Amino acid sequence: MPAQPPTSGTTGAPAPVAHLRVQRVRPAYRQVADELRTQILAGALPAGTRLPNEAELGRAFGVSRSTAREALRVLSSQHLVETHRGVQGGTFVSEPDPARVVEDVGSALGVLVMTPRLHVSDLLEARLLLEPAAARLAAQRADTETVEAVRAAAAAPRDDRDPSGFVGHLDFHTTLLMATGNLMLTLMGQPVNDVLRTRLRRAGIEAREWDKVDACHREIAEHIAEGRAGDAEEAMRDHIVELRRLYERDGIWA
Amino acid sequence: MPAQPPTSGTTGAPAPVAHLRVQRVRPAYRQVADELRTQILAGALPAGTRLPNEAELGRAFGVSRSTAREALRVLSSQHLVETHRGVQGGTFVSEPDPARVVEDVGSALGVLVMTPRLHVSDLLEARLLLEPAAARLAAQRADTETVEAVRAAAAAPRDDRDPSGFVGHLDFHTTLLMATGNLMLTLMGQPVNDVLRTRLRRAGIEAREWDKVDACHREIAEHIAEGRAGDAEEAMRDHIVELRRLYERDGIWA
DNA sequence: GTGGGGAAAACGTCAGACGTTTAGCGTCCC
DNA sequence: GGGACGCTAAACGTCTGACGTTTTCCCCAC
Repeated sequence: MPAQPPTSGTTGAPAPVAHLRVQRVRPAYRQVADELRTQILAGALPAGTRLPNEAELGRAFGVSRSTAREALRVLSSQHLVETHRGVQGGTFVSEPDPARVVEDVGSALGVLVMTPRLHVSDLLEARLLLEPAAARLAAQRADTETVEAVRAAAAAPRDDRDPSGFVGHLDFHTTLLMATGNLMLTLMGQPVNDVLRTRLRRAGIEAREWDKVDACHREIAEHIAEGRAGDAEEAMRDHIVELRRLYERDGIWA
Repeated sequence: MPAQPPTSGTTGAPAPVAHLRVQRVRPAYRQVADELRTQILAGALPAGTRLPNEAELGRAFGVSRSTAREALRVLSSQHLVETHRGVQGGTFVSEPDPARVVEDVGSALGVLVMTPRLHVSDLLEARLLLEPAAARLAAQRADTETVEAVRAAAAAPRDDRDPSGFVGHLDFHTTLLMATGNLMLTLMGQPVNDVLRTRLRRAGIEAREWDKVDACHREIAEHIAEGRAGDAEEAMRDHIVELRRLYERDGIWA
């Protein structure tokens, strides 16, 4: 624990000093990154904007190209910019991408789940809160196209092999979250599902149980298709509770 | 497109080739970052581990120090590692930090809110879904210490000035989310609140309205203190609906 | 004992060079 | 005249080596 401030040989009270967050001096690459991020978030650099090349960018900030590059690495790892090579390449401000956000949140959650602070049961509780409500909303708002997507997701064959095809399939729960028309719900729910799925990898669940799951999905899909919001919500709640039982029995969560 | 397999002297159709997502070649700094991330997430490098210094790390991966550094910048901007200077400095695997995650999610949301895909009304709907349930859970689980924290947050003077003090105060809604004992709920709800707060910056809301808000907070706090889960939930729902009205009237959301 | 002054280990930054990728354009051969 | 081939230039990607800066630790003088 080297971060301890020197409480050395003081005689009397060690002087409270409150919060001596000295802020040191932020490294140059961080300052450059922060400045650029601020400009991007403020809208001064709209999506698609091409930044100056690395050498010029460095000159503009009074730093070397390497430093400018490190700043760009930071921004690009946060998906604020992306770089392309070749003539006509360069660094461009990214279009905001919900899928990317879901990914990031999911991986951040993945880290937290390893700690005692965030238990898998917390995720299940959150899911139990979120998805029934999502089912209700989906039932209330379903347009025909969305209904069809949900039905398709519920009917999709359970092929865990062949992970490449099935671009549009995703998962029933994902599809349902999206069917609410509220992106925020997807953003909150999807990472939870992702984490749970990776945790459940190869738990010994038998085909008979999967059939039951599929049946639930189809039932919920029908409720939604018919606009029976209350039934959809309740069915989803039961489904999640059932899933939770499965997780708690077979889930290998350390 | 040099990755094209030599479809050379084929006479007929140009060969569909399906999905030739050649993935190009990921840059070295990305490969290094991905490899390290994988090891960290797999638990092979537990929090607190000190990585080799940049030069050695580069040697270990067969890349130069600059490349290794760029990889570390990526990881550190994702809060997977942090670097310190000086002897005994170096790069260390970070302890997972929920507050950091909340920050990240919040800023990611901030970006998305600028798009038409994610509207502020979506945030409000999500909040209306989340916080009443949180109030219910808090009422069900409240231990005396938590109750006290919630009460304190509700009673806290509304000092928008003096942003430095009040380290423990935060916000009533934040405190309540934490009072559920389910970190996941905080993780989902807090970024929403953050985004809403920044959007509402300096909306012309009068003192009388703030008094009303505070009254609601105190009422909810009391419901929770007394363990009246249903009342807490309902009061919170009313409160959020009321807040939504305020936002919709005064909120300056583009 | 205590305080101060190196010394050493790491990161931070710089400068310059060369490789690699990519798009665009011109040329050459049907 | 048209299309394939190959060259070229702009940017990023990577390497090398050097020097500055920060921070800790330890020894030595007082």
